[in-house]
Amino acid sequence: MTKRCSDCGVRDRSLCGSLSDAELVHLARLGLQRRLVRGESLVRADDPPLVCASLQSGAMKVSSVTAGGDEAIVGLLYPGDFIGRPFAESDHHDVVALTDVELCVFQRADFERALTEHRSMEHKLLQRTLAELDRARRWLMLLGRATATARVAGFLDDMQRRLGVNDCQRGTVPQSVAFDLPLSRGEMADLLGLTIETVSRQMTRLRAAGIIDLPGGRAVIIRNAAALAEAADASI
Amino acid sequence: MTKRCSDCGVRDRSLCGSLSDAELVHLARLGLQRRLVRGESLVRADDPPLVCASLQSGAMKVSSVTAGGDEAIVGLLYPGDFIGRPFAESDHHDVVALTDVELCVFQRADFERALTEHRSMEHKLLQRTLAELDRARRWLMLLGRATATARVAGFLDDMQRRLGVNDCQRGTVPQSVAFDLPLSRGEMADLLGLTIETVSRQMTRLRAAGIIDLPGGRAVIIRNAAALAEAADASI
DNA sequence: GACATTCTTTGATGCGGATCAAGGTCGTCC
DNA sequence: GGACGACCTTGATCCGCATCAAAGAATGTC
Repeated sequence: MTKRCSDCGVRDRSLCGSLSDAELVHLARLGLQRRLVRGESLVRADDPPLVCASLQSGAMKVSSVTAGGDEAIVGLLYPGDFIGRPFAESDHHDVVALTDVELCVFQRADFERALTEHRSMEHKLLQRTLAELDRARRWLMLLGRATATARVAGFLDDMQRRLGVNDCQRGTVPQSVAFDLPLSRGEMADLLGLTIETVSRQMTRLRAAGIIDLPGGRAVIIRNAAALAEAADASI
Repeated sequence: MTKRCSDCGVRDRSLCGSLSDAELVHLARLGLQRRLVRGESLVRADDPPLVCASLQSGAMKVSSVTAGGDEAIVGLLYPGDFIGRPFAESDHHDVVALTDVELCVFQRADFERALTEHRSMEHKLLQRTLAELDRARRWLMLLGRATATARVAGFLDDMQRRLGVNDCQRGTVPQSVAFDLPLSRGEMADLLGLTIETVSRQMTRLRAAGIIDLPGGRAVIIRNAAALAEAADASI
C-alpha cells in the first residue's frame, strides 16, 4: 500500500531529497499517496490550509478568482514542485490538477514539524521559494508590458525549457521539441492575461511563421527555438 | 560610530527581530551602516550578489531592464524589508534607492553564516519570502488583466495600506490619508506597465472623481478609500 | 453511428491605452 | 531674477487586443 520513498520518481528533485534514507522512513509514515483526476482541486482559496504536498506526476495550476469573476492563473506546478504554505494562516489560492496527478500529501502540522526537525528541508524550501519568487517576477515583466505574441511565445519557450530540464542534457536546446500542453486554450488565456481568441490567433501566427507546428489536439512542436525566444523578447 | 542594534528603528519588523540581545551584539559587528542618496543602487543585476541588507529608512525599487530596453519595476521595498538572495549564485535584479535611504549592509557570506547559526532568522526569512511571493502573485493578477484605472487605484490602495501598518491602529482605514509618493510618474508607469501619460491621466481622473486629491508635487491625499478600493477591483 | 457538448479557429467591429506632440509647472543654477 | 532642465499634464491620432458572432474540430454519450 504505502509506496516506498526510495522508489519515488521525484526524490532527487523534491524537498525530501535532502533527507537520508533513515529520515525518509520516518517521513514516509506521515505522507499519504493520493491521486487526483484532471479538474479536481487539492487546495481551495477559502479553506484553511490543512495540507502540504509534493507533486509526483502530472501538472497543476495555482489560481485565484478576480473581482471580475474570471480565473487568473498565477503559477504552474510540475513534478518535484512543492505545494502549500507552511507556517501561514491562509493560502488565498486554489491548486487544481491540470492533468491526472499523483501527489504525496502531508497534514500541514506534520509537515511543519518535519521542517522543524530537519533543517536541511527547511533550507531547501527557502531556496526553492526564493527561486519561485524570481520566476513570478519574470512573469510580472511579461504580463506587464509584453504583446500578445510575446506572451504566447514566452509561455511556449518557458514550457520547453522546463521540459528540457527533465531530459538527458539540460541546457542544450535541441532543434525540434515536441510535447503536449497540459493547458487548454482557455487556461492559457487565464495564465497569460489574454482572451481565448487572441491565444488561438497567436498560435496560428507562430505556426504560419514556421516557428511551431500544431499537429492537433494539445500537441506542440517547436521547430525554431531561436525564433521563438526572439518572439518572446520582442516586447517593443 | 557603530550604531547599536537595540536603537534600530526597524528592529521589531526586520529579520534580526528574532534574535536575542546577545545574538544581536554578534551580528552588529558584521553589519555596516550605509546611506544612499536617491538614485544610487545597492545591487546591480549583472554583478555577483555580494551583499545582503536590511532597509532601515526610505524606499527602494527592485527592477530589471526588459529586452526592449525600458525598465520594469517588479517590487518595492520599505523599512524593515530584506534585500538579497542568500545561497543563490545570481540576483538578476537591480535594487535602487527611490529616496535617500539608510541600510544595514552585510557581506553575503557573513549573512549566510548568520542564517545558518541562527535558525530563527532563517525561519523568519522563509516566512517573509513566502509572503513576498503572495504579494508578487497579487501583482500578477493586477498586471495581467486590470485596466489602467484599476492599476493606478490598486497601486495607491496598496501604498496606503503599507503606510497604515506603520501607524498606530493597523487595520482600521481612516477617512482621509495623506502621504508623499516615493515614485515619479515615470517610475509608477514602469511599475504598473503603463506609460507616463496614462498614469497622469488616470491620476487626474481619480481626482476629478473626488477619490483622491493632488495638492502638488508627489503628495497624495486619499479622500475616499472605499471608492479607491472599488476602482482597484473594477477589472471588468 | 448519430447526437450533444465542449473546445478551437476565424472573421468583423469597437474601445482602451500607446504614441506623437505641445504646453505648463517646479526646482536649480548662474 | 532669469534661464535651463526635469517632470507633469493635456490633446489628437493610431494600433492591438477585447468583444461579438459564427462556423468548424474534437470528445464523450447513448
